[in-house]
Amino acid sequence: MWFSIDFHSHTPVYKQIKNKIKEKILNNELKKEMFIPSIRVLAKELGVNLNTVARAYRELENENVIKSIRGSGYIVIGINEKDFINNKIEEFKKAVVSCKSANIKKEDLFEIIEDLFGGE
Amino acid sequence: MWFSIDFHSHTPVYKQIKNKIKEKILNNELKKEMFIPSIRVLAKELGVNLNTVARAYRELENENVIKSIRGSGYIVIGINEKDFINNKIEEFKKAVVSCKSANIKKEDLFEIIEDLFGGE
Amino acid sequence: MWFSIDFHSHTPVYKQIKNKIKEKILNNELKKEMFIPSIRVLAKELGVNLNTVARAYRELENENVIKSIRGSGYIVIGINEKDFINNKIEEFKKAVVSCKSANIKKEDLFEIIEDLFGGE
Amino acid sequence: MWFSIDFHSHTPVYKQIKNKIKEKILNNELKKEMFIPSIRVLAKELGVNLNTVARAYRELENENVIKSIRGSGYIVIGINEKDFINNKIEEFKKAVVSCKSANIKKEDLFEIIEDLFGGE
DNA sequence: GTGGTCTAGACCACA
DNA sequence: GTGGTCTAGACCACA
Repeated sequence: MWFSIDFHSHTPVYKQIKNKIKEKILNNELKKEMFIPSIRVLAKELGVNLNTVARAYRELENENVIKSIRGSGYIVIGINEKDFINNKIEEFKKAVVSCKSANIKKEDLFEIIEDLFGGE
Repeated sequence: MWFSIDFHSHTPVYKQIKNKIKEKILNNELKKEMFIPSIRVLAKELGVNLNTVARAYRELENENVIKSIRGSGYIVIGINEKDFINNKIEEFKKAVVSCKSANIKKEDLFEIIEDLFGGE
Repeated sequence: MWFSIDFHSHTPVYKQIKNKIKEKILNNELKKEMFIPSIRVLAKELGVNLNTVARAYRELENENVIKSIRGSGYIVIGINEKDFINNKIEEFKKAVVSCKSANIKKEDLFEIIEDLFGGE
Repeated sequence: MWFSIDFHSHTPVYKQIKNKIKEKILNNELKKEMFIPSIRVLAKELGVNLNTVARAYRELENENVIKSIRGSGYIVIGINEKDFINNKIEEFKKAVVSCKSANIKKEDLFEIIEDLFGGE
């Protein structure tokens, strides 16, 4: 399975799909010019409706991240790394602020990061 | 203003309300036995519907965080600090993992935390 | 304490009050011509608002169960035993039907009744 | 009609709905994995607002009795039979005590039960 | 004024 | 069509 959807998350499924694909591009799992899975294939794999994947792809196309090739599928164009990373950073900041207002100490957060980045 | 709602967030308004109140209890802004704003008052202050606040309060009551006093309002009971903090930690972990898969370096995350906890 | 109120019941408080008084009349705890507690006294005793007791008494007066004596209080007139008992029976039937649809056996119900009427 | 609501009861409609569904599960009218009527369908059938059914279903989900399947509906998980039956028994006891304090004889209660369980 | 429940109706995400 | 959330507004019981 390529990646999975958190159906209990408040983040809409189509946004989760967009996000995962952007991550894969950033990580070079998906390189420029590569084909991504067809709408039907991905929908089946994720257990999700066609329209949901279609919407994700449509928006990714509008953002110039992927491009549809008539009759063949979608290929990767590339992403605006800065924007994408800035979004992640913003989300991260929210999480930090939220922890701070719950009186969690920064040392604890440091430790968690070390753990998750572990072995590096 | 007691706190504010992010109407663009995917997190439902009633959940944001539940969260903010739990934070205030954790931070001792709201102490045991204290009255919290009435449903109507908070709804007006937040620019939110009465039912939305009512739902938040009802769920907080089911979780034994607050208690309704007939005809008077709601008073604070207390929160399960561990559960609440664990939830925050889980959210934080997700944000970290998400940053990691976007190739953000842990040093950058450390810096952000230092900034946000700044002056301490 | 004369009797008590179940504040978590869905039955309105004023109806609980009416009921309890009728029961006491039926059981001869309250006999004809006797004074019942004043509105203020009962309200205080039950931890309930004046208006609530007042409403109960007002309705009991309309049903000719009690009668207000100017400046003195309320005295018992009597109750229509049949109506009152029929109401109880109806409630009991509902409880039985409800148990039946939960697959509880009649023998269990018999046993519970024996227990509650115990020592007789 | 699947079941009906007593609009004159003091028991809130959403609680009546929760109860009826639990009963149906207990009686195997609703078996595990089966779909229950959609919120909209049940609301229409009962002549009740959508939100009322939604609340009942939401609470049943929190109690792990049913589970929502994205875009498809709700399926039955199961109920804690003991808790449910104990609740019924408690209600029954209240009804018995209430009859007792109205001087109704236990023999009368026995007869009523026999009648209602009749033909068995 | 305070909580509790309900309605009618709307809009979103998803199938 | 299905669930999820929210609004505006109403009425009840209670203080």
